[in-house]
Amino acid sequence: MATGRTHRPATRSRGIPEATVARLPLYLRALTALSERSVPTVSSEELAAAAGVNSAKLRKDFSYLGSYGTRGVGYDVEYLVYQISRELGLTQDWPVVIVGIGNLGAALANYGGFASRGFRVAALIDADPAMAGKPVAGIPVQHTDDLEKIIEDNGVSIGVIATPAGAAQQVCDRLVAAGVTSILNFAPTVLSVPDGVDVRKVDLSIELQILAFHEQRKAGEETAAGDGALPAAAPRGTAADDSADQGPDGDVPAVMPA
Amino acid sequence: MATGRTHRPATRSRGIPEATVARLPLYLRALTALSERSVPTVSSEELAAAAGVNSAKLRKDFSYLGSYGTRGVGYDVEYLVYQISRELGLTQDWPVVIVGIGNLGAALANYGGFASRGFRVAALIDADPAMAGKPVAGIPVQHTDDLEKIIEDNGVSIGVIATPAGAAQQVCDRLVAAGVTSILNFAPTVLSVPDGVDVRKVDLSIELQILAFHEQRKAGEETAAGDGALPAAAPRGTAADDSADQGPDGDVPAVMPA
DNA sequence: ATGTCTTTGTGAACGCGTGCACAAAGATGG
DNA sequence: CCATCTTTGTGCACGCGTTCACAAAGACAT
Repeated sequence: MATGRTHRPATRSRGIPEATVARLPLYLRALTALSERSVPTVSSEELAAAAGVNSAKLRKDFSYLGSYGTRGVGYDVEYLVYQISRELGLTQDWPVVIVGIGNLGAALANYGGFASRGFRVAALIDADPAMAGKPVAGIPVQHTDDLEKIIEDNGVSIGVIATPAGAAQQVCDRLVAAGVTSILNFAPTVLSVPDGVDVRKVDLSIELQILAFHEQRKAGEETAAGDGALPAAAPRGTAADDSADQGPDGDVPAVMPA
Repeated sequence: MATGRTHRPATRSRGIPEATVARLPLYLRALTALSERSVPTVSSEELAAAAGVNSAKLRKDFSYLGSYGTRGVGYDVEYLVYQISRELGLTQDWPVVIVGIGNLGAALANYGGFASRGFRVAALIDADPAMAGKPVAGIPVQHTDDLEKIIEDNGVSIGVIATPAGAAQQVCDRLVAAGVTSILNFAPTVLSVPDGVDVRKVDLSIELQILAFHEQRKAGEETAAGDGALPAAAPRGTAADDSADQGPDGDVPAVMPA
C-alpha cells in the first residue's frame, strides 16, 4: 500500500521549515560571538550580515520560533541565544559515538566544534583490534564488538560514521539496531535506514566536484559562448598547466571515453 | 543516436539547475560502482535506487544534460559515466591546495576521495613554521608565506580552508587575491568573497546541531509536549576543554534567559 | 511488418523557500 | 500625550525544485 517511497513525517512538527532549522546554528554562532563581546541587542539587519543571510529571511526564520524581538530596538542577544539553543536541543547533553577512527575519525574526535555545543564524545569505536585501548583525543578507542553495549550504557542516540565506504552500511545497521536514531555519515555511501532514523551526510568529494563544475563553467565562459554541439575542449587557460604538469605525479584524471 | 537530431536546443549546459549539479556526483558514484561490476546498462529506476533518489527526479536531471538514454532499455553505464564526468569537469586535472594542516587538514590530505576523481593535492600550507617541511600524506608542508607563489606556480584555482576560524577570512583573502576562484571552507566562519568566487562550506558542528533538533523533536513526541524543562542543566563547558589550537569558534556553551 | 512491452523524456501541477514591501508596534523626544 | 522614527513581523508574489502521469520511442517477439 501507499506505493513505495518512504513516508516523511519529519520537519513539520512545530511548523519550523527545514531550511530554517538549517540556518539556526548559523544565527546561534553569530549571536554567541556578539554575546562574548557583551553586545546587548542586535537588529535583524546586523545579525543577518554577520550570519551571511538576508535580513528578511532572518526575521521570517525567527518568526517561526516566536516573537522574540522588540520593534524599534531589535533582538536581545542573550535571550535569543537561549531560545535558539533550546529550540535546537542544545541545552541538553548529547552523547555521541564516532565509529571508524582513521584520519578523519581522529580529526573529528579532536574537533572542538563538537564539544563546544552540548555534544560530548562518549566513545570512539574502531574495528581494528590494534587500535583498541589506544587513546585518541584523550579517549581510549574501543573495539566494534562492544558497539551495542557502548550505545546502551551511554544512552547514545547520535552516531557519527567515519569508516571506509564498505563498512558504513553494516555499522549503520548495528547503530540503528542498538538504538541510535540520528546518524552523521562521512562515508561516501548512500545509507539506507528505517523510518524514524535521520541521516545527514557530509561528502567532501562531492563538494569538490560541485566546485569543479562551476570552475569549469567559469573557465569556459571566457573562451567561447555559443557552439551548437559539445562544448568540450575546455582549454583551461590558467598558467603553468600545459608545460610541466606531467612530471610530479603522473596521475591522470580517472575517466574513460565511451 | 549519433545520427544528427534528437537534440533539444532548449536548456543547454548553461541552464543546469543547481540542485541537479549537486546530485550529479551522486549519480557518478553509483555509475562508477556499476561500471566496476561491468554492468552494461541501468534503468532510471535501478540507478535512482542506488543513488538514493526518486527515479523521476533522476530522469529529469539527466534530461538537462541531453538525451543519453534508450527507451525500453535504460542508460549505457560507460557512456553516462563519461558524460557526467565531462559535465562536472572531472576529465581535467584540478590542482588543489589545502591550507591549515591541523587534524582536519591532515585528514583531508590523506582522504582518498580527493585524488580518486581528478583532484590532485598540489600543496599543503600551514602558518606554523614548525610544520614546514614535515611531510603529511607524503607531501611536505609549506609555509603560508609562500602561498601566493604556490598558487601561481601550480595554476591552482580551488582552495580548501581547514584553518581555525580566526584565520579563515585572512587566508581566504590571500587565496582569492592569488587567483583562486573556488573555495571549500571547513572553518566555522562566514567568508566574504568578491563576485565570481564560489564558496562552499562544510560545517561539522552545524550538521550535528541539525540532527540534535530532530532528535529532540523525536524524543519530545513520545513524552508530553512539554517544552524547556532544562534537563540537568549545569553545562560543563567551563572546564576549558578545547583541544589546543583547533578551537573552532570558542564559544561558551549555555546561556540563560533575560 | 506488426503488435506488445518496457522505459525514457517531459508537460503540468504543486509545494516550499525567498524576497519585497508595508503596516503594526514600540521607543524616543518634545 | 502626541508626533516621529526605528525595526519587527508578515501577507503576497514569484521562482525553483519535486513529483505525477503519460505520450513517444525504441526493443523484442511473432
